[in-house]
Amino acid sequence: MPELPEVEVVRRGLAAHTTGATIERVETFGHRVLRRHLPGEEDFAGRVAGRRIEAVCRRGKYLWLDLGGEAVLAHLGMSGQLLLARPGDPVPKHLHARFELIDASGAPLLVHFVDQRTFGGLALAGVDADGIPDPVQHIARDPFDPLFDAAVVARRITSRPSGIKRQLLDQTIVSGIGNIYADEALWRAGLHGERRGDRLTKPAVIRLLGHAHEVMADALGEGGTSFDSLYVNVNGESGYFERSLNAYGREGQPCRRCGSLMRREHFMNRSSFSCPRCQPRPRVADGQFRP
DNA sequence: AATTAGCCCTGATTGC
DNA sequence: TGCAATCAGGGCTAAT
Repeated sequence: MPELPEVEVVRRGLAAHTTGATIERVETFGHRVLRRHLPGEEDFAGRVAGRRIEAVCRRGKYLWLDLGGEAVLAHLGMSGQLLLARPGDPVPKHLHARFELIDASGAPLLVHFVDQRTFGGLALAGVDADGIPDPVQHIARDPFDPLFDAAVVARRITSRPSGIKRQLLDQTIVSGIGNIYADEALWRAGLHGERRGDRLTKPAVIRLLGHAHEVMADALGEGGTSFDSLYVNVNGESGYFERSLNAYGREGQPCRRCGSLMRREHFMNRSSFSCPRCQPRPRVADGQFRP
């Protein structure tokens, strides 16, 4: 996280302010931010300077500035932010990169990449004929993609014995879903995350994917989820979807559907929140038994 | 081939 | 009060 809705909030903000802008100069701070740009910071700065931002794009949780033939690729990791600023504004804490732009109206504009935990990063990458950057090739289409095909994804999910939450979080199966929205989609669908994919029907998985799409669309409508004030739009503002969460973080609170007390389980080194009544555990857990 | 452990990192929170 | 342990966890890599 930030997951798809939070990244889309950022994409929209960047698109509104930087489409058609020219990158005059870029400065990076520290070695972490460009660790995936193997040629290094001088190469990055040299190749980005003077380029025009044609569009701002996203797939799953990846975001990129389309420079025409190449892209400045960004991943926010757990705590990354892209913030707009004006020259003279105070320097934010945990600043890892600063893009100096001249926007489409000719005004100077700064884009700051801020990241407390430094799991995020930037890179300059080539793109394919569809404009998808090379490092994003292995990322599956997300539910917001016009070419996302729920039937195809459901066929794949129902062909595997892996647990359904594991598969929802697998960005090579469907992208954009992280721990929060996986739990929310499973709650809406009334499924426990350890239900095996191959023991669910295809229509049930298609419904689950529909719930995932719907809950992320709802969150986007609220400006995203602001769980720990690290998820903000390009103006540093938080969204309001946290109020609407039905599962994530609600351990011990009554299920909003049946009133049972929500439980918390540890799974894949992270917390899973679910309703013990609406989302009963499978009798045989994922992977424990194979006929 | 699929799955899992380990790693990266800082700040808020909890425990002694 | 102070210090240490714990937790948050996406995505990649190495190991199984």
